[in-house]
Amino acid sequence: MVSVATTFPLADFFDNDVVSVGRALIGAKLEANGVAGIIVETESYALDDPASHSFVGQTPRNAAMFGPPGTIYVYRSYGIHWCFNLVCRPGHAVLIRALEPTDGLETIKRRRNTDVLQRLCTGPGRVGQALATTPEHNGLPIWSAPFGLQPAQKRVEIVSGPRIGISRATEKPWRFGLKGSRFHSKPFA
DNA sequence: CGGTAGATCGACT
DNA sequence: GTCGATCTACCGA
Repeated sequence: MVSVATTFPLADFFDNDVVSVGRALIGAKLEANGVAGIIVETESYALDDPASHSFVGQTPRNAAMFGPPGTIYVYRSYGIHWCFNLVCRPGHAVLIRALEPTDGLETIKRRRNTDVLQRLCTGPGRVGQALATTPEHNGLPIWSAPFGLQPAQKRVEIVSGPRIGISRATEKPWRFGLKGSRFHSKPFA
């Protein structure tokens, strides 16, 4: 018989280096608060990475980033947006930058206050608004309600480039995208 | 189209 | 006080 006694398969998925997980998340289906979409753009942030919130050590704001693999880390960006991350090994996390929306389109349109498909989930702030993720989700595991994640079943083609909007460690090509997707926040060069 | 000001919060100088 | 892992509205060409 096939044993399925392992506790949380997704914990193993996230217990890897943050660049591998950033790539592996491309093509995965992310569910949250009644809506869902295919992850088409991510960025990896490591512990010894000057561009990462965790670089300066643990603070009240980034505490969730030091949780176990599969932890959700939500942070306030520019005083306005709630950006959504998934923790790999403690201190390492992947920012979800863009989705191709698949489920709950009407809900997403209402939350985003627009009908324009290409503006629903293309950018980290927009993803947070579309998924209705807030700090109250900080520290929750991705495998329990109201969240869910189904890793890509097939191998997908991935493009990469420099991360967006940072001023340090700009040389690392740790932004990843689903090749050919029309739902990137910015084109890959 | 492209450029930019404004919104607004936590961490750090 | 300054600066972001950002987005939108509004301006001018």
